[in-house]
Amino acid sequence: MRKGAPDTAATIKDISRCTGLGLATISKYLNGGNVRPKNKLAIDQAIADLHYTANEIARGLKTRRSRTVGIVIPELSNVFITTVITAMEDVLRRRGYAILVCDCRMDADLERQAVRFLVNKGVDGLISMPVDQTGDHLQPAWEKRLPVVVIDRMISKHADRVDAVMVDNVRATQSAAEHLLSRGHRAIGIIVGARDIFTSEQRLLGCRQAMQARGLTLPAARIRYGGYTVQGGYERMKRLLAAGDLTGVLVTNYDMTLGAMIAINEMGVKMPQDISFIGFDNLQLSKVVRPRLTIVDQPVQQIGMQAATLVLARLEEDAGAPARQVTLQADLQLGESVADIR
Amino acid sequence: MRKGAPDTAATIKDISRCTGLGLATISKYLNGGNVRPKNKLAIDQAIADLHYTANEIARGLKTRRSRTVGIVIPELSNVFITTVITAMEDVLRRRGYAILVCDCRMDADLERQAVRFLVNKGVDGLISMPVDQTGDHLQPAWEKRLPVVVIDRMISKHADRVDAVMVDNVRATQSAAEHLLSRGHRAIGIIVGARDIFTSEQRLLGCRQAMQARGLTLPAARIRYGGYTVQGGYERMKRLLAAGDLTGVLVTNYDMTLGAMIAINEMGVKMPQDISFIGFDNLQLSKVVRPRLTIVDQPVQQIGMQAATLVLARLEEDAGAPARQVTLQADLQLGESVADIR
DNA sequence: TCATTAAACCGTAACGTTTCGCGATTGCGC
DNA sequence: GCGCAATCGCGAAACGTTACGGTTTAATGA
Repeated sequence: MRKGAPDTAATIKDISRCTGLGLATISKYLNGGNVRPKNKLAIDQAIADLHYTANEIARGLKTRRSRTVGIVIPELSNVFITTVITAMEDVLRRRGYAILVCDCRMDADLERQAVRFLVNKGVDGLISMPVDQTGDHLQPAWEKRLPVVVIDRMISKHADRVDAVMVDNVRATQSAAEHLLSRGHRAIGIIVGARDIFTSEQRLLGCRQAMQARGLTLPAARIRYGGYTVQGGYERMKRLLAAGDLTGVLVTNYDMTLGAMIAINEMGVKMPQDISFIGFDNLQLSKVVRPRLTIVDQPVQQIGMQAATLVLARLEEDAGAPARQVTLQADLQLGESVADIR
Repeated sequence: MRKGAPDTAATIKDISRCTGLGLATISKYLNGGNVRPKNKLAIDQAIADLHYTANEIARGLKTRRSRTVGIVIPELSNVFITTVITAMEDVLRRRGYAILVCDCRMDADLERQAVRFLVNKGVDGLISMPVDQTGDHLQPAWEKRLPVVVIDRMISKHADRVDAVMVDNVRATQSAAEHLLSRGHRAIGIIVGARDIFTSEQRLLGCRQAMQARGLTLPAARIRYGGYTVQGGYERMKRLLAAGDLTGVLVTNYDMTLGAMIAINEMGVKMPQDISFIGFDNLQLSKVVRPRLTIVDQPVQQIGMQAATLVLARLEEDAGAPARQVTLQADLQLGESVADIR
């Protein structure tokens, strides 16, 4: 029993005809302007009668804004990233912005295309977790003077042109490593993501610094690159365990943490008796595992919220402000996966 | 060293002025029409010189299409869903469509809002993995005669109005259960997601049918609802194991599979000697775990690609065709987590 | 009651594109 | 070189909205 919906949606013009008021008045009212009480009533009435909703596209043409933010990420199937996106979406949607998501599959070419694509689609701003860490892929956005926020990884060129939300990865792994050290561990291994990735290098650096502070070094054999995958974490952990000389290990993302734990279980190595373990991300997992995992907990939601807030600020407030950079601290969540061997 | 980019982007009008041709000609050429070779050259030249790109918003206003597809999902932080989305995005972007993603956090009210929001944003079509399984939330899309594709879960009302991509969940769990039965298992437990969710009920049904076919029943005590979470899978598995009378168990999504495996490891139960196990989704995990897991492998990429293809077909071809429904078969991937106890 | 003033209102011109129908051009065959 | 179809090109009118500036209305105070 559908109402005889007209084939074409009601426009502001219909409202005008229906209320006898001028276009401009309706428009002004719709945008928060004042009209006489009885006209307000009439307009509201007409809107209800005609099921009017503003045509965002037409509005966009006139105002040159689409109320849309583009998001470019290296891959979608990754809890860290999706949690960040969910938090961003939450903030943005509340303010009337939709998100256009592009997964560039960790490919710098696709990333460049994605940015171009989104800019063509008319997004008002861009949030990028960059694969191309020079930042060159953002060129099209700059040409159109669109605000850009980069998250998680800093870009090397033009860093002054973007707002940024980072995690203090150096400090994060530093305190994780220091935690192991303070419990008497000296033979420590680390599994990081990939060479040349900003966060990986930072995490490695933090670990190194903690050890250097105590006059220790981190030999190359104890640094493994797991490529951010479960598989990678699994294999690298096996190798590290095979060497048989470690008392502690630090694994620096969620997927690899998962893989490493599987390797540990499988080899019958007891945690924390035989090996002490610090993982990364995903509180949920660590709650479920026994012994409860000690993990570096990145403020994932915060990253998303901050990024969204920064882009909104550019969009609706101080478009011309100097670049802002927010650095968030990760939190070392103590579990029972680290033994005190002093 | 930036070129003196004009403050406002080049329009078709600039091309017109620059080539001396009329607006209509440029537009036609841009949309694949024929123009005289020398004009073609001139236009291409001008486009290059002025860095012209069509304003999709203005185009959208005129053509009433935004080349944009809305996607509404219950949650983003879920490998199944993100893999589906990635596949959809791949197909859609290739054809010039961007995706607007809304996560409704498994909340029917938010879902309703999300649909309305996206329809207001002017999406050309909608892909929904419904929380509200009546399908009522899709009303706004219908009012605007937008094509809708539902995935993974069927809606109960108006099912003839939507295209659909489903997995044959009955058959999937049926053959998984049958696999256990054929290896001599009789005491089988199952962990499903939640009551009233279409796929959960289908999966339960499949398991039941397999047992009934052999004159067995599935007692309520061996059916557990894990709420799709790692935590849930972990707890429910512990309970099932505590009863101590099972020889086989079937866990029906990825997160719960992960949780269940952690529970098994932790309780020192040997797999498959003490318990046979069939998990769900995520080939990657199963490859990494020893013994290799036997799992039900849903054609996740296929779901995404098919959904995208269906919506594209409506959009660019046979808008008025009768509703299509695609059912895909899951695949039982044999590992070594099921013991033959005959 | 009337001037004064502030608030409300409105007509019109954009925004950048597509579309329509008709007039202009082209190239072909003779 | 001519005539005739095709083909190509063009002007103008949309699409639904907002923005500008001027005009009307209502409210106030003497």
